Amino acid sequence: MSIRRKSTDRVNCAALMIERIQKLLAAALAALPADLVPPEARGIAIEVERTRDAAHGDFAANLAMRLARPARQNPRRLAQALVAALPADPFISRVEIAGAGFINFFLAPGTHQGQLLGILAQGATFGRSDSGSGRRLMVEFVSANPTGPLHVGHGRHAAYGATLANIFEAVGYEVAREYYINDAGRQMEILAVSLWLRYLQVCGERFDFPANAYRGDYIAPVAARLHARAGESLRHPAADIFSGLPPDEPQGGDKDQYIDELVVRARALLGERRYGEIRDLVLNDILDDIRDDLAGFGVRFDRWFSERSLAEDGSIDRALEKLRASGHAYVKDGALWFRSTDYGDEKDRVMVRENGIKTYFASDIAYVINKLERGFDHLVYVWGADHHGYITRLRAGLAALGGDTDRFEVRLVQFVTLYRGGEKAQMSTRSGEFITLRELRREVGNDAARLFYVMRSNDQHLDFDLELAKSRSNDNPVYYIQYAHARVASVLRQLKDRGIAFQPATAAAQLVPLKEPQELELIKRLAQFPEIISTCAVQRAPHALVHYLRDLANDFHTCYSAHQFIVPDDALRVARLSLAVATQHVIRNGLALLGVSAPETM
RNA sequence: GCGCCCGUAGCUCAAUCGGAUAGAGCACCGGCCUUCUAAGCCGGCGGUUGCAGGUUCGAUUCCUGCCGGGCGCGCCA
Repeated sequence: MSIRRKSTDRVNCAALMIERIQKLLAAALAALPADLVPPEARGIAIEVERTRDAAHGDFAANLAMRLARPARQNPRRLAQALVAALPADPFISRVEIAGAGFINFFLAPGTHQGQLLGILAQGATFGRSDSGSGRRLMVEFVSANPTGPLHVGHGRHAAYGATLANIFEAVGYEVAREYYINDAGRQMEILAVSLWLRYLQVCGERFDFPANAYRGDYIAPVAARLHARAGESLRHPAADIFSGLPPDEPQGGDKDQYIDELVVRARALLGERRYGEIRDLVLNDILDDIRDDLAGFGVRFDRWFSERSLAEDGSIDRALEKLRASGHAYVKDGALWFRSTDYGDEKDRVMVRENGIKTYFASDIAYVINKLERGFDHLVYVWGADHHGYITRLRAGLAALGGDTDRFEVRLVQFVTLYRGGEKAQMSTRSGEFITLRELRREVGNDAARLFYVMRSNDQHLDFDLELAKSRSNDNPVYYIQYAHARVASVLRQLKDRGIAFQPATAAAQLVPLKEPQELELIKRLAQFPEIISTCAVQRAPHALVHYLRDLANDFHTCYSAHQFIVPDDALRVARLSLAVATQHVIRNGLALLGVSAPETM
């Protein structure tokens, strides 16, 4: 749709209206005499925005105030001159000057009603746009280590990343959702040993469980299955396993050193093949659980990317070699370092440890290069706030390898604190005393969890109140929004029961009866939906969508309480029901982006 | 000590990335169901936006310095 369309065509998008007003103002500015506005002041950017207060009209411009200084004129006088020079426009019914020099534009009455037609015609696609113009974007999120089930913190990452991805898609990006599986490295070895030790306990061996091993309950069933499958074939006497090891932490030793040596011992006793089978058994078991959990949460991924594959196909070695060849890497104390200080990092970073084991940083560099090589125009990483120190070094690695750092973006998600009846519930991955995402979902339901997780800005700590999320009362925003949707469905059912035929309006004339203030407020709110989605995408801020839907539901409930939808007057009934149906479309579309259901009955 | 995030009504949070009289929900007080779902609506109460400066037509927003809270500063991930 172009701004040059005939004036009889409807304009149903605020962006177009803003563009239209900008052109009117540009024409007015050009028409002002030189003694009022000098040539050097004419290049000023013309800003038009939607007003916050209906008393200020529909759109406002601050041009006169911004012009006041360079033109050395009183802003209100400039505003008067601009308004006088403004060309007439059929969509604008009134222009006012207010405040310090704002120029306020009031849309012609029919314009609002006309916007409704667009919503009804577009239905499920209303709100979508193509501003992303098909650029390929990857959102990588959750990527929790597969060393245990997801906890409530991962849940926030999942909800935020999934919603953000949905929003990007809605504004026209081609979005890939990816989960990076840390299936290589030290934590995997520790996990494998943890399973083996649990298996040995099933066999009847007795020993102290290492301080740094994974001791969560979720390993027990895997150990039982391993025993059922392998019998005693993997059993070794505890004496053989633990003899000659350094002391563990409780004995005054180093728990990291202890577990590392235990890993070496396990590999030696079991052999690489059997050791690898044990490791993959527990890895796949946990991964299956994570996949199932996320799928149940309505969070899907296009690809589960294996870190191990980067080592196996030589990507990591290639990246390291490239860094070394270009002088960005050096050897010190037997380790290979990346000179990240050249790129603003506070210190250089190890990529290959003295013992030959590559750090996660090495694979992360290879991974970011891999992403760009796959042709993505932009990369969004969703990380926990505790990883913020990692941003600089990864960007540095990207820069050193010649990658475009403008394509690299990290969004941090702050921590979640659970409250249950005013009491904090804390979590820790190792202790076994944590609340899993699965438990949270079971307790409050997917809808409440998805919405509560993204209700707050991602860079704001989240207080997640389990009791509030569960409550079926008016202080719970989930039900408040869903209820508005269900109420429309209820009206339509009622209509059917009474045998009244209804087709949503297809011509602007049918919507003329909508004149009540509550109706007009609701229409204006509905028309804002595409802008809201666009803003959410630009600012990576899904919480704005939740607030919008809450406000929209409020407008609808207000309208519902003030006026009957099913009225005897045929023309009025069609108009009001069209409004209700449009509301239903927008709520449904909005909730779909959030991954929340839109129930027909409640 | 250095770095990142945050500080807004009694509580939990917004504020269209510099706009007009800083807004919602909860809590509290008072009204509204013989009418499409009261899981709702209407009204009231509630603020020196942590503090002090600066930038300008205009600051919750940007800059500086303090105060307070969270997180991070490893050959851990």
